[in-house]
Amino acid sequence: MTTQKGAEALPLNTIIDGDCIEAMLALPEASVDLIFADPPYNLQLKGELHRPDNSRVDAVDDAWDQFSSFAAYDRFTQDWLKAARRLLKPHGAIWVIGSYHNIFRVGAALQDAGYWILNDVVWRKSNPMPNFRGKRLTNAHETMIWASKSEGAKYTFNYEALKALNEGIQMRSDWVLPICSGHERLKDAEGNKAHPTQKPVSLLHRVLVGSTNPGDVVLDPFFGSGTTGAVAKMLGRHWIGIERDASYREIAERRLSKTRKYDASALEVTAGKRQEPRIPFGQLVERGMLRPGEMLVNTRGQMAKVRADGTLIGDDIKGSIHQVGAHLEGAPSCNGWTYWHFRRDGKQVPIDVLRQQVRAELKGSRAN
Amino acid sequence: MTTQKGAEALPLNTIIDGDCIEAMLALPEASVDLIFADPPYNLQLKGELHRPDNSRVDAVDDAWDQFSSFAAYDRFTQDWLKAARRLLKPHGAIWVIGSYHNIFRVGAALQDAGYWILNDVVWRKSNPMPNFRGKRLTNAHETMIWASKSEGAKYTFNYEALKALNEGIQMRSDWVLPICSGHERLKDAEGNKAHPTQKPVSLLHRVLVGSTNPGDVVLDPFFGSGTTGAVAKMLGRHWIGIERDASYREIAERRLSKTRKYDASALEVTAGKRQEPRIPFGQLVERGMLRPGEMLVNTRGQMAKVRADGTLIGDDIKGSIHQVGAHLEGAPSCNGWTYWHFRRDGKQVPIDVLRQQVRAELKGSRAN
DNA sequence: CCTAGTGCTGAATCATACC
DNA sequence: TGGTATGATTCAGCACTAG
Repeated sequence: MTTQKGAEALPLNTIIDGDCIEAMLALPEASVDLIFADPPYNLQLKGELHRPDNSRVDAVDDAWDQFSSFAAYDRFTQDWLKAARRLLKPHGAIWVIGSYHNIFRVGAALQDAGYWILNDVVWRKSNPMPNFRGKRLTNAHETMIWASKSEGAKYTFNYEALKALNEGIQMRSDWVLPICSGHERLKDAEGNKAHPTQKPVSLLHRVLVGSTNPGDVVLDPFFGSGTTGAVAKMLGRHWIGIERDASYREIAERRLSKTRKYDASALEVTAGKRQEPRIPFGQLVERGMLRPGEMLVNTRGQMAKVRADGTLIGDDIKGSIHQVGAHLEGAPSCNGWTYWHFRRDGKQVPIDVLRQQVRAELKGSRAN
Repeated sequence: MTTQKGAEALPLNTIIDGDCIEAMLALPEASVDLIFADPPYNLQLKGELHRPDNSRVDAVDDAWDQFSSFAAYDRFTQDWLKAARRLLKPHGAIWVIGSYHNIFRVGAALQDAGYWILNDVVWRKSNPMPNFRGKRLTNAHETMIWASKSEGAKYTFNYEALKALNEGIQMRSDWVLPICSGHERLKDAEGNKAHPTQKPVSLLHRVLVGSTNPGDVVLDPFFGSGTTGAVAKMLGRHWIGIERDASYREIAERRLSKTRKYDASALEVTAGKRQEPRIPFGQLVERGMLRPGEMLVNTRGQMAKVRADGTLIGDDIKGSIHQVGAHLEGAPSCNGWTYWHFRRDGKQVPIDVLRQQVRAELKGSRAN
């Protein structure tokens, strides 16, 4: 283990009370191996939102997420990124997580500050909140940026460890992980969530296994509920948190005091179940395996036409392959995959053959 | 079909030869429904960039040169985004695709130009190129940004069609689609790929089905191999391409001349209830489908009486079917059509059934 | 003990036609 | 133009209860 200049002043494995920029300026330069940052997203939410069942969505409307303008947010971002870069060892690296509200500004600021982007990594949420009003796509992912201190700088990357985490296949830039919920989600005395945006252990586990080594110093300038610290401690890394909110510090302190090194129990979440991926019929149309306008036929010779959105239209019914099949049979349900056939080389082939082709392709690129 | 100001000058379904910014400035403003853009992002590579004064950038690891490179790319991005925004109709929208090299700068520039981000969408490649040296994560995705012309502006979103494409489940912001390869990949005379970054048809299919309607005008200012035009033509949308490279124009021309539109009935897409004509509840009373004095009941057995003017009166409240329902539920809103039931043949039937009868009648009379 | 069913929740930029 | 009234809209996972 190397001795580093000023390292004796590093308050290892503690939570610093204060503003993240001031606190970082007070720490010795070039002393940290990895920074993981979950800054405010600047969501800019306006009114209230209700689910179709009329329950109210508990939005992130905390004061710490409010900025007067993009310019103000940019200034804040530039300032903390600069202070963070000063703290990094020459071979250190940074991860920043965000959503479309802020991540583009953060990414540009990272590049402008001299960091060198190594990957952008997409956290694909297996259970995101739907878009209740049907006005946009389900916002089902967040974006992380992984960057080294400067172009050409060395950085830690445990390729084999991540490959092993991924069942022997090279780890990709998209990670499918569930959001933090259930028992993992910290609650306050009243049973409400203790922090509005607690990150899952599984996410930090993958970050720290992939880009740090045991004994490294990991800093989180927006410590919040302390997931970064907890995972660092479990994995035998040193950690430093900065948090200005007393109630967040309190729950993080309690959490860290109960966390044990190599406590793998919280990781069971990561080992997600693996099942046959669901292939929507529409994907066959998008991929050109079936053309809009093409006719499908059942075993009795009845026909239906494929539409551009992956629905079928028959004589007096339109809907999914299953719905139209059920209607023609007068049955409550129908497996459209085996019911419908298309013509190829003069023969009738069930469309399920096409689904299997897609599955085979996906299997080749499995992972996650 | 509506006549639009300056539309006679729109060169529909052609490829414009020239620089994208100049070409866009020459087109009539507010004339385009959708822009799909796949801008170049190799400008920051060594030797291809010029400083503002047009002197060449060579030492890329020099901090100033790096900044200069980004600045030049930013200026280029701002310029074409501004020209593009001028072309958009007030309810138009834009899609931009990129990778971590450029997408953060593009996203920030979009926001700064006044566009309003609706979603960022991750194209998750099912068969990406692996990272051969094992130095980083497999770069397995690209990012698209979907934005309206300004905050609060309307935009086209075919929610039900995308939901149908995804077999009845709301479409998410992460799309798993294969890269363009095999027969779909255009080859030149020597059998080499004709364009380095040809986008797959499946990607554009989803974009155009989701955010345009038949007859819309779709512009691609970086036309390349012409995937945008080809899919637009297949889907019965008008298209305009801008491309300055003669060899790309040539392969795109050939491609478009061979592309055929799907038949019209296949282009019809699942529509939502919002498209249905509005039926005032009072009309059911006028038509004698419900009698004044008749009692409606909710699922909890609570009753309200129908009045001659189409309002309801309950124990302590009178008003519309929606208002009385919301009051009884203590909810911010209520859909009275599904909330209230009437008795027919001893069974409780939602009044929405009556509305559907009226709509069916209207549809029949309109056809005559 | 297991299974089925209910209820709750998650970083959300989540209306629009009509008068 | 703004104010008002209509009425459309959700997926996965976990905790808990009932049987």
